[in-house]
Amino acid sequence: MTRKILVTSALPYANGSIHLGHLVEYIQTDIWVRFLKMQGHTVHYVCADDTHGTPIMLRAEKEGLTPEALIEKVHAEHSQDFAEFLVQFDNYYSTNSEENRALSSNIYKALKANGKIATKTIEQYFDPVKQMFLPDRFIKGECPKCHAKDQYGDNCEVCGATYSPTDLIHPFSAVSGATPVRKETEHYFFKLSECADFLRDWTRSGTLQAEAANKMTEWVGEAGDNKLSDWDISRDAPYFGFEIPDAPGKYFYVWLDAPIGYMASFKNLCTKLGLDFDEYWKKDSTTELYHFIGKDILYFHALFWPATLEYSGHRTPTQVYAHGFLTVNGEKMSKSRGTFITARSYLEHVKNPEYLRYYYAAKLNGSMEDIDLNLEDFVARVNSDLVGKYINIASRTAGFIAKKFDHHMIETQHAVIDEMRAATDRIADAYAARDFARALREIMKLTDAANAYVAEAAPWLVAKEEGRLAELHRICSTALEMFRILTIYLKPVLPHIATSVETFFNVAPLQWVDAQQSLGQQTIAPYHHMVTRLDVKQIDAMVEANKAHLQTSATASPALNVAPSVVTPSPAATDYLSIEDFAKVDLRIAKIVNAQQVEGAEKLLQLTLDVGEATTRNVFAGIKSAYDPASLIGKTTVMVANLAPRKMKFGLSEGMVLAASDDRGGPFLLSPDVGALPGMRVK
RNA sequence: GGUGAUGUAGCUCAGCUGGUUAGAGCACAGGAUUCAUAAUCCUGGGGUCGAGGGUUCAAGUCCCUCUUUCACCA
Repeated sequence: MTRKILVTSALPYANGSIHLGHLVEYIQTDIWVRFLKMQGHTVHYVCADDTHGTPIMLRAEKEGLTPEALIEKVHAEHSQDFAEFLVQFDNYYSTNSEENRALSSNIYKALKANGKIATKTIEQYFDPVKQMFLPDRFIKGECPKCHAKDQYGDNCEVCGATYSPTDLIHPFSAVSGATPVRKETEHYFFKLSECADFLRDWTRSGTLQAEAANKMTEWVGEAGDNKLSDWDISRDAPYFGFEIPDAPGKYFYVWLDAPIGYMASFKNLCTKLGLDFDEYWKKDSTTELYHFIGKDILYFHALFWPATLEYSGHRTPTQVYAHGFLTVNGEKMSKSRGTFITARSYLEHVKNPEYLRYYYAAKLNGSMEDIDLNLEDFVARVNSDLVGKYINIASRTAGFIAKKFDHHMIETQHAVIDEMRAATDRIADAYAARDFARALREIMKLTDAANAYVAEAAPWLVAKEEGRLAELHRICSTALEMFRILTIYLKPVLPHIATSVETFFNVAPLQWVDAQQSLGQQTIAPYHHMVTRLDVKQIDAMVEANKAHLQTSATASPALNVAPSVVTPSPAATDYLSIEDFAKVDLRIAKIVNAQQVEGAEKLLQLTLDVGEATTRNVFAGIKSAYDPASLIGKTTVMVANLAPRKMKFGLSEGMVLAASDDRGGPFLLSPDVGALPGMRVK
């Protein structure tokens, strides 16, 4: 039976570039959608840029653009990134659209008619210079608990305490630096507290993964509990968003209209394709609706969103699928380590998006666990599985078919082929359950079987013996048939390679059922390499480039949430440094591979340092008075590796070595204990 | 701080409702092979399953305490 399915990925915020963390979700969803489409179902995959809110407004202002111009620019970038990663949306739209305005208004009106909207006067911090109310993230101050300075308005990054902005000591606006004043304002609320019974049922009815449902009980509580409070859905002007229909000067909070953006994007698609919007969104719809999200926004998709839909007369999601976060080399993505990798940067250095699609697929298992992109493992895995095993089957047999049999394949049969066909449901079930890791394990087991078959049949020996031409023909055709079936199973993950394979076999786009029919007699095209090996150097260059990018951009454009012109009181000597701030300093063991005098410099020596990178660093150090260059060569010391490079009269200095001194003497270079190797992080 | 997840060979991961000597891929070692972008095939070494307690005839798998990492707290 053909199912009618609507699938979404979370909307990326139009405030920054797509990075490898984002891509986990889009690649996961895209693979799932492509699989369902290959099975013949009617699937619509929609997404959009999330464009509203204070951060967008402020960033546009800073860049001297209108918010509309900013989001248009970002939309073009995002669309390009997704297209190149082969993420095939049926529609990629924007939340700043007329469809979304109309839908948001209508849903609000329906909620209001249903008695689910209330107003309440609240007191909030107001920036008297900027003349605007401040979101929590734009207020900074001293933590009321541990007294760490310069903490955000909602929680302390040093001690982990959570509080409200009004608890901060000496608060200041991160926008203007001014001291905010408390001011009363009327806000609109969605009466979520009245939705507890519905949500309790909904979150436990199999719409969420088990671990997500567990998490939800924390919020929803047991029957009789009164844990849910009403949800503040309005913001005061100035705000970039939709004005609330019957409330001039009040705007919908971005999280109200963002998920409605799923509907709006689909509505826009309906207009293009002539589809029936209501069939998918009406209350008793028999179509299916799936949302793929990151575990961080489960809250919005498992509480606010279903409640919004339910009480505005719409259907609720069939399932919400949450995935974990991406770590790189086992750690959080880090700009200083060069592992905060943008989609663009990956494409520039590694080029082939299917490597990443394959690696992510090999890690994704449908749970909320984080997945790790281990760069060394990435290279090994992709080269071994994709090139060494899978593509190799065609590469090692296609030549015989071309040369000896004029590109003609014959009908074949073999136990391994039967085994491959028999595996079809197991693999399909794994894909359907979003356990791509299991699907690929099954597929690679079959790929190993195919290579073992070729090794056993030894076509290169058969080719040398007379009178065994028919046997050679059979062996190579069999191997290619295996290759074709494996391609079908891999196609959701590797759509581009699959296209090349379709061209090679001269066949129409492969569908899932095609695995069951044999290709038979077929004239095939000459074989060309479809995937090349990935070189570690490409990865190293990518990581380096992301570090370099940080260094140049760090000074050029301070992060948005750091006040551009704030006068933060300079820390007194007794002030503490947070561990996060300390971690920003990339201290590393460096080996002095060369040291020499600098002509014309009174105090400097020129050092060539090995810090475990592909190339050495050049550093000018003011230690001439205390050290003879020759005595330094071979020593290890400690350097600041992420100091912005500085152009000096004698050349570029790419870091700083550490030395101690005061009026009693020095400088004395630091040296690590025996065993420390170049490149090790000092922390 | 509270809550939910998480910690299994050097690396990345499987291990269903507790049940024979804990598995795979990569990496490593030995052998075979040369059709294939040194790819492939066969064989092998390697783990007190985060720590400590407990339940059980039997625990990686259940319970408790501690701990690692991640996320959320409108």
